[in-house]
Amino acid sequence: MPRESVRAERRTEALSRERIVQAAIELLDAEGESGLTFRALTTRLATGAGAIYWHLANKDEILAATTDFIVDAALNVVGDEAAPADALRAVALGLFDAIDAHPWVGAQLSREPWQAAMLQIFERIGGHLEALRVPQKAQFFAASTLVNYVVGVASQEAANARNPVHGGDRDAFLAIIAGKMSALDPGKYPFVTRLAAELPGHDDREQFLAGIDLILAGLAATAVKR
Amino acid sequence: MPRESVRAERRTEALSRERIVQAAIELLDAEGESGLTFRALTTRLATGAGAIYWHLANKDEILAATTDFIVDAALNVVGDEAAPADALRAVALGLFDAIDAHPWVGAQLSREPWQAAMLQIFERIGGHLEALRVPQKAQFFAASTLVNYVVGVASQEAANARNPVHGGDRDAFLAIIAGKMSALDPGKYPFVTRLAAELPGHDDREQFLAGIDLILAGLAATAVKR
DNA sequence: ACCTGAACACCGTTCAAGT
DNA sequence: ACCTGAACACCGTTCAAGT
Repeated sequence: MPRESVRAERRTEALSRERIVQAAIELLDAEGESGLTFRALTTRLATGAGAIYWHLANKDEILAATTDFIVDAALNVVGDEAAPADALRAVALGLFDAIDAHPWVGAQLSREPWQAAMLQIFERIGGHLEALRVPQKAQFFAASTLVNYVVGVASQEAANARNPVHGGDRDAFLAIIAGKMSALDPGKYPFVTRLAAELPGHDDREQFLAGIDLILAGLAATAVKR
Repeated sequence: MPRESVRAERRTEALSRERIVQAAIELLDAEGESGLTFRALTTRLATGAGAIYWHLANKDEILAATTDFIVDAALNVVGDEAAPADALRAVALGLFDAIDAHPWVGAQLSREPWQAAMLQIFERIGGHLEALRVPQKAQFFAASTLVNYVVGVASQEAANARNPVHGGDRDAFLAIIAGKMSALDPGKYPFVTRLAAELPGHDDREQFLAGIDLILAGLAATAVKR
């Protein structure tokens, strides 16, 4: 005897891990990290909390699975046909854009160093180092430097997205930050106060890529020596 | 009429922002990120929740203040007498060691891109770039690359510390990770499976410094060109 | 001005009970 | 085997009331 209701969706398909993960992604995208609760999830899936626990162990596993899904999709649209440095840039930019679209992924990556999504990132980045003529012994260091940099940027993207001002008006957000920076004591903060002027209109994506290029330049300087 | 109790400390000093922040740091160090709750804090300070809210706006502000305190202490033991690259390494290592001792700081840094602790890190890192002959226009990119790298490493340190196995036995922890990595399909994960052998016995601090040196090498390659 | 602590509106997770 | 949903043990935050 299904009720006729406007909001409550009748469940047509059986519950499954995949359906739960999809619903979780939709919630996270729509409401942000705080939007994913068992209450919201059970409402959306028209089920009880216990049903979700039947398919996934706990909230951490839901978050890991959603992150895997987005990272996997982001990494597998990248082709491998380009020169190694370009391929590496494409991988990094693919990740950046995915986290830009799903900022909660950025926060999640920093919480799971050795889980599936991170291992996949490690592989897709590290796999290009041989072609870049990075010595075998330096490849672990090189890959982890690149990965840690990506994770750092990702976490900051996630934090910025959490800021309510940022969601509405990015220019206003940057202006506020720039204001705070230029209000600091120039005697104690000569660098930051000078930087404040450069903040408005700056491009996160371009800056991200500049960092990748800087690390690649360091690798090139090292690789040349052997 | 003070009760005579073994555990409950009678409060001798008045409550203050400083006392609350110190108590919060002790809780975070002793119990980890999940140990800081208003219940635990009010018990330790022998007060009520409202008293804490009188001195600090909310939990985020407590976390920001504790992070400021640790970062400030870490950055201000570093002298400036060395060559610019060495000074920069000293700043980075000071941060690494502080986060190693207080892993919750690592998690917190990734949540507050433009707050006091991060601005101070930005300043202490960026302030050496002029001496490193990094062109003015590249200093913003260079500083943010270094800072993002540090934040990435910091967040992974925090995540590792959260892992219960890690707390007890680091070798066992690395062995488990290495096992998971070598269990992957070498066809899909050639890089990661090969890396598994290098994981046991590897030194996080050394690896962190190698990343800093890699970025510095990139900067040197860029600076030389002008 | 500063503090108390009960009450409120949430959480994630468990589990007896249903089918 | 799979699902339900009330109950449990927590949270951060508020606020009327005290001093």
